[in-house]
Amino acid sequence: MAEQLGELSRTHTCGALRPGDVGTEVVLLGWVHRVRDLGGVLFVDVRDREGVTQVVFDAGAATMAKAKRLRSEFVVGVAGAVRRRSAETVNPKLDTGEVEVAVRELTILNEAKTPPFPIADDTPVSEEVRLRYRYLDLRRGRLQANIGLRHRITATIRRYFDAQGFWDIETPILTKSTPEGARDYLVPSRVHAGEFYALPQSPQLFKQILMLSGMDRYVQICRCFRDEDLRADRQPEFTQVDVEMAFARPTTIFGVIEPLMAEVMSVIGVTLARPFRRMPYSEAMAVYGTDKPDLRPGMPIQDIREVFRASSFRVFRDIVAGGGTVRGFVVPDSGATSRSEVDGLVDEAKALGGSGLVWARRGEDGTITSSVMKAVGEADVTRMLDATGTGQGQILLVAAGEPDAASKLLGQLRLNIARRRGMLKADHWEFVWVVDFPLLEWDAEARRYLAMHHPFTSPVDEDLDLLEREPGRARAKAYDLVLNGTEIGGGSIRIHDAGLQARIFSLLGITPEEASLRFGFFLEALEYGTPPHGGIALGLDRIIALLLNESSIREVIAFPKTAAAVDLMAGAPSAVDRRQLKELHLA
RNA sequence: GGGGUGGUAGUUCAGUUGGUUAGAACGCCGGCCUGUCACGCCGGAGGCCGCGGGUUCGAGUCCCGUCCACCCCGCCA
Repeated sequence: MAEQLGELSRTHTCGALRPGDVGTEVVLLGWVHRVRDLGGVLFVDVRDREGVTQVVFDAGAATMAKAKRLRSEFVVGVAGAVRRRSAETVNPKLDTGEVEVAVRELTILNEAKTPPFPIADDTPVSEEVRLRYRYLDLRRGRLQANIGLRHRITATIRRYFDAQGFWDIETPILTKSTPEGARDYLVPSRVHAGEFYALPQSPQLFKQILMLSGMDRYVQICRCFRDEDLRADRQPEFTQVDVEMAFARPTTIFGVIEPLMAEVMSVIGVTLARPFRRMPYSEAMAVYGTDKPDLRPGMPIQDIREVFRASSFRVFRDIVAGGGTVRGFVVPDSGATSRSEVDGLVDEAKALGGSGLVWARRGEDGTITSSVMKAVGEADVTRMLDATGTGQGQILLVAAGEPDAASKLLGQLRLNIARRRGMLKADHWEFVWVVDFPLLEWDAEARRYLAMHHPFTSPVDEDLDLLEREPGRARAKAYDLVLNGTEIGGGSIRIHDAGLQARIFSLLGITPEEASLRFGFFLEALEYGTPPHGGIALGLDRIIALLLNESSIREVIAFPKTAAAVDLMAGAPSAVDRRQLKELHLA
């Protein structure tokens, strides 16, 4: 039977008591973590958010009979005196392990069904069960710690932006669908038959409008919604730290975000070196085979076309002559790599869709071997090893063909090798700004250009005259922030000039009529004195997952959804009443 | 949309070439126990083998379909 709280007031949390409190009368409120019933004497670990404290029911205690009823996860209040534990019974694993509470009065505030999985230890439980009983999973140490850190990070972020003069401004959740980019979540209007609101993919247009409204510096920790297929690092709703600044150029944004990240990292006791490295998109693609390079393992991809320009190896010579590439990277300390492991890499390359992987190695004794020794000849194999600085005991992995495809393949292999060899150290933090993204990308299927970032992204000044001549070569004032191979943010300087915006729309094949239909309110607003402005959005869930070394953002979201976008606890989505559908003009 | 891994007790798992009564650990319930802290000891209960078909004398095991969870590709301006 549950008892009332009455006048019972907590004096300390379950993580607070120390030897200095010995002798004081305290009241603890919390959950029964574990019971150890020794017959005569009975120990209970009482748990709350802050920790665990052992309370004791001594032999002959008036409350003993009641204490015998206690089971895991009962909610209790205990009143009693703090006493020091004898030297042999101190528990060094608990912060409160030097003391215990001798219970004088026990209140059972609530009973509890036996939980489907243990709360008191962090033994693994299937994610399906954890998500079904998320409220219990949230009681366990892992999520308590994760959600706690998340709070400290968001508190740090808010404090930082306030100190920098940013205003936190809310933007609409019910907004207008703009069918560029990701699929929208739609909300039917009851008042307007057949019309819909969309949930924001991001507050992009609103934050830009706030700049022309003179708000100068905007920040919002806001939920965004995208109806796309999910991944370990993608949920249908996720949280962005959304930032926009008037009169900004890229370095203005970097100058705000780098100290922010330093503050964030300091929460977990890490000091960051600044400024962060900056790398053009073209370099990231060429040297790491990705637009989000993980700089921890080294092993840059090198261009070795020169070796084959006049080689007798026709396959590579023809590829180079035809505008293709030959690239490779050196795996250090691979002397121990067995022949079967090397063959495994060749298979792996095939599985990744590569046309082929060539290897060459210099043995510990200097002996040179290669998968193409016969075809290429020892002289060119040696030149290849020399050109890439492949030392004794090292192996060079080479791919040839179309430049992007070859680099992407090598980039994937590089990461797989790094992962297997433990070269991705969880306590190394490699930040890099990837800059100078292409403004546009060619959509071969639709036979037209698409905005790589979004259609409001400003081109780089020097490339303005490329827009009509060679649009594919124009670079954007866009940047991504990458941490350890994860994109944790992206942004751009925006177009603030209606004329330039019109040119971009025309490049994207958007007619003035279409543009006005989709973003008319925004384009009209631009005409009333828009300052140059730009911003960034940081992926808060991803940042926190990285800090905690969690491989899925579900571990840092209190109530996440499954890969099929289902909330297993609440049971969403669900069918609705026919009457509701009728009101919404959907039935 | 495509590919992969898994689904057996409340939980985490084992389960032989298809063969008799489907096991273990933890948890749970009962008993004993005065210094435990993953307390210990003794005893007990607990199963739609994800679901639906099929093959077979016989299916947890083989085949087909389907659902769920996770990972990856496509997708995510």
